[in-house]
Amino acid sequence: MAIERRTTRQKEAIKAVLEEQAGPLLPDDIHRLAVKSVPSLGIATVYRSLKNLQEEGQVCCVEIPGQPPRYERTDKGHHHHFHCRNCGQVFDLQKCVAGGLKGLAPAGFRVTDHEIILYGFCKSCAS
Amino acid sequence: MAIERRTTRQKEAIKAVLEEQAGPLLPDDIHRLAVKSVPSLGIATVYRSLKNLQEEGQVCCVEIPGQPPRYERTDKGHHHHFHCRNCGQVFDLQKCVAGGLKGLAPAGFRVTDHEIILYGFCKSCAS
DNA sequence: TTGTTAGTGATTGCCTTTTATCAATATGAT
DNA sequence: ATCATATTGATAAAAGGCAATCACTAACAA
Repeated sequence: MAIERRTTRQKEAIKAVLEEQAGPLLPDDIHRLAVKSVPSLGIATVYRSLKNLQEEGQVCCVEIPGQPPRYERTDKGHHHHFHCRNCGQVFDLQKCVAGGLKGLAPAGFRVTDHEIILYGFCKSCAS
Repeated sequence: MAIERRTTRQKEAIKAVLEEQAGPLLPDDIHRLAVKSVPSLGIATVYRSLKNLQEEGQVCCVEIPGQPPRYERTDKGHHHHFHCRNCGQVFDLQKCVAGGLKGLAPAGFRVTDHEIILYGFCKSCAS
């Protein structure tokens, strides 16, 4: 049988942070934000909760090249990301150009998946 | 004055490997291949040479999310990559859909750069 | 309320990639 | 050929991110 899952203030705080946030967050960001609700929250619990939430399919991992993994809710549908070169924050993009990707791969290659990342300066940092 | 640069068998072997190879390589791959020319070659020298070649602009770093950096020549022009989920190898793509990316970013954002990565199975692994 | 046990927090340890160290070697100007 | 020193190779060890540990706490079924 599966292990019993208990509801804790820690998990709720972590889920709440992920719920409110627009883009993917670093474990450290999540910790910094969730500590406001549960001051005793440890970083290990953040990692454990993220692992559980991933297994449950509620959260997924977003990787920007050269950066540690970030996490976001899975209920946002297919989308890509924008990485600000100044503040380092990652933002969600609304649209996807997947259609335009047809024919990019050489003959004989089977494409199952794709990733698009835009880099530049976010609204705050561009001005 | 800048430090004097000497030509060595090691550097030549590393450059030769990068020259011949189609896609970006891991430091370890480069080492494994270059050792054929210079059996005594150490991995530290590979890292040092890659760092120098990067500074000189001859080589650049290619990062696939969740993977250690790979390196390739800079003289191949703008292109993107395909990562085989089976063999793990990274291949160059010939075209780019940069045009289609216009309008992906929210208003106020300034896009300077982009990255497209296709995932799937390469020719060998697809069959 | 009580007991069982999942969850927590602090810390240590681990793993992988990369850099620092340093004595020995090899390049290239003279 | 000689010399100054850039470069090398082996090794140790940093750095970063994450998992394991373990005693303590707290959720929740009875």
